[in-house]
Amino acid sequence: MSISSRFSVGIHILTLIEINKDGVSSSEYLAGSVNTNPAVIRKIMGMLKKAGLIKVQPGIAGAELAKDLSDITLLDVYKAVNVVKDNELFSIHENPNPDCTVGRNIQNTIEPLFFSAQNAMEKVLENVTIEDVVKDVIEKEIKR
Amino acid sequence: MSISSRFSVGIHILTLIEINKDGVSSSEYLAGSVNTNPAVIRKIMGMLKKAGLIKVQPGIAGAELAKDLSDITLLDVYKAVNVVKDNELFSIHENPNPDCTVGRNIQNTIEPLFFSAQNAMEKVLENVTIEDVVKDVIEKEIKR
DNA sequence: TAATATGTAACTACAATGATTACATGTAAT
DNA sequence: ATTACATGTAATCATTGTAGTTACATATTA
Repeated sequence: MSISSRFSVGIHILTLIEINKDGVSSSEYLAGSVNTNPAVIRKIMGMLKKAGLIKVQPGIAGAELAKDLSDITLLDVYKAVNVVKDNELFSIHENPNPDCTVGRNIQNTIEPLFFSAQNAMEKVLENVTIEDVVKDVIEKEIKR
Repeated sequence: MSISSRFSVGIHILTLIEINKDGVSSSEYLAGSVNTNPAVIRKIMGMLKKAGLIKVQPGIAGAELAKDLSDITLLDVYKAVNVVKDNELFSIHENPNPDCTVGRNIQNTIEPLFFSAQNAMEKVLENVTIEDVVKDVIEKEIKR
């Protein structure tokens, strides 16, 4: 199991749109940097657009950020690209035996534990913005 | 994407072995409570055994906990049943374009962020033991 | 040796991922 | 208006993981 790379690609796209803000970030251009097919990029762009993170228009080349850099968290991207359904990072087996003490209580016991673990993870994502990512990419670039 | 229910089934198994400690927890018995096939249970039992969490022997019916209740954390179970590879909860797209500023730095920027998010989640699992789960199941049972 | 349990391998159905192709739709320049 | 080009989206495919099922070898005990 692994969370889809749509998430990391989404971060890549937003970061590149910012760094290339004086140029035109078409799906083909972005695909060239991510190194995948433009249709894959367009699909993810569609999700980012739906979530209000970028502005794109049919027929017009290029995408722009729809919000301030510092106002887009990794959690926003994570939710936008739909890699994990709400509160379903962990799946719990269904239909345990109601005639057994453990069977009839285990789901209610486990569920809040899983929620809080998932929540701790998402809180970390919420505390990082695309601005942080852009700055780090630039910093790493300078140190080369 | 969702983390395999092997994890929740593993917790169920350990909890039931404890609560049924005066009885015999065979794979068939456990399967009856989880409500799945005994072979599925045996496969997971094999993983729990390999991780040193339970004792099972071929030919001998029943499983026992190999460690103290309070000494088995949910993180132990999570690692035992192999639902997420080490530091690979999030997958990062491979082969971004090295001729692009973002392409050649994004992986190194994203990786530590993903690690810390995954780590925050695992820390929560580390702070819950099977003893906590057993107690909660019993408590919920009493309140019925 | 008969009965029973664990350990495994093989096979199936199903779902998600990521890539690819194709094409409809929308925009702008000539 | 027609051409050129970009986005939006559907269909298809190979690959992988999950969960269940069957079957059987191996091990233990009565």
